[in-house]
This record gives sequence, C-alpha cells and structure tokens, in this order.
Amino acid sequence: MGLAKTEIFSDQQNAIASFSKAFGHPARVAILQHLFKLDTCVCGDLVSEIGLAQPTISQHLKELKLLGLIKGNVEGTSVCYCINIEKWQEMKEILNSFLNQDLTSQGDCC
Amino acid sequence: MGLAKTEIFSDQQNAIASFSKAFGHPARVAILQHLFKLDTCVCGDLVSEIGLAQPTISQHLKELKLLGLIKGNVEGTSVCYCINIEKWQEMKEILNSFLNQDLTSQGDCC
DNA sequence: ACTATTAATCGTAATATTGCAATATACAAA
DNA sequence: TTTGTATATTGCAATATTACGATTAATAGT
Repeated sequence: MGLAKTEIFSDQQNAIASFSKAFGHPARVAILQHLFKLDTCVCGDLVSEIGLAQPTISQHLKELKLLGLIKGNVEGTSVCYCINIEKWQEMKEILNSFLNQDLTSQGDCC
Repeated sequence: MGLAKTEIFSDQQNAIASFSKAFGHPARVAILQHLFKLDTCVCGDLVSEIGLAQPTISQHLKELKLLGLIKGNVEGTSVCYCINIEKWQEMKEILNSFLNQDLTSQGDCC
C-alpha cells in the first residue's frame, strides 16, 4: 500500500517518524549541513553545492520548509533559505527523547 | 526514479540518512521503544503490542536487524529481540553530530 | 517592452515502501 | 509422526519517493 498507518501510533511516535523521514535522504542532510555551515541566509548556491538538478533541490527544500525546519525569503530574483532555529530545537528535543532512551539493565540478553 | 543518488554524498551523510530512514516509520519507532521499555529480550509479543499484521512486523524487524540496531535470537519456537546497545551508541554519535550543529550567529536572517 | 536570471511547478518515468494474504519453515509437544 | 505455535518469506496491490526535462512565474536590468 505504501502508506503508513499513522492512526494507530501516538502523536509522539508520528512526530519522531516525520522528522526522521526528513533526514532520511542524504540530499536533505547535505542541504541542512550547508545552511548550518554558512550560518546565514543562503541564496541560490544550493543547486551548485549539492549535485542535483534544480527542480530536485527545490522539491527537497519544499519538504524541509513544510516541516518548518527551514525558512525561505524572497530576495530579489533569488530566494534565501536559513535554518528555523526554534523549530530545530523543538525537533531536537523530540528526537533526543527517543535517542537517549536507556536500558536500565545493561541488556545483552541476546 | 525513486532511488537516491548516494554516490554524490559523503559516507557520513549517507549514514545519517540510513539511520534516520529506519526511524522514518512509526511502527519501527514503536518497536524500538517497546524493546527499550521491556529492557530485555522480547519474544513474540511485538505483533500484539503494535497493531500490524505479523508479516509486516517481521519486515520492519528485518530492516532494523539489517542496520544492526537490534539483535535476534532463536529461543525455541519463538525469536527474541533486543536492542544492540553498541550499535545504538554508534548511531547516536553519528546522529548527534548532525543534530547538535550550532549556528554561531544567532541566525534569524530570514 | 524585452531579456536574462532564478526558483517553483507540472508531468512523468523509475524505483521504493508499506501492508497483508498465503505459504513456507522451524521447532516443541503429544 | 502428527499437530500446534511462532516467525520468515513470497507475491502482489496501492501508494510514496526520487529525479529531471519542460514550462511557468517573478523580478531585475537594459
């Protein structure tokens, strides 16, 4: 079917999955790393930076924007993107609650 | 095409994407949370715990096992799964290097 | 107005993912 | 050896994702 049965999972589980899915493609990872590295609005050089066609990058940016992880601003003929730091923090807290789970017993039962 | 051009990205970017992809489905999140909660080998109750059919759960388990995040042991007629804590730590370090990036300038240029 | 530049959208092809019914496999108990 | 129980595999249908060429939209400069 190709569509996840989100209704049988908690909001938290679905949120973890949504953010993780966004990071589930190396192009989106690369885009976000580039935005962090430049540490300012990035206008236009994403296509040349990542090695994918312009419509493909645009599509990946759209997904990240939809999730709220990045913000875009029209600046003349180009569009400037940057990290939405508030949303990034929010995402980090949600993901960390999942990643930082601990095994009280030092496991290794298998 | 539906297939990511992994060859144009770094190993680190691809690793981040692979682990994130694994967490990109709420069923796999739920499975991992359950394994952490029980804190021991889980034999068999995953199908009743999560609300999906047995072949579907089996498939999700297979993916997590392939990545090394869980270990499975045959125990009589059933199979016991638990978190592979070493791999989990390794994954956490890789993901944290991505999640904990900082903007030196407090951004908000957009 | 015309042209160039940049980014979004549309359309489409190739492939991946999700989910499950049916079946197979593996083992334990009777 | 048969029967039951638990899990894996196969096959398939529905949908999603990835990628890009072609086109459109929007603006800047001439």
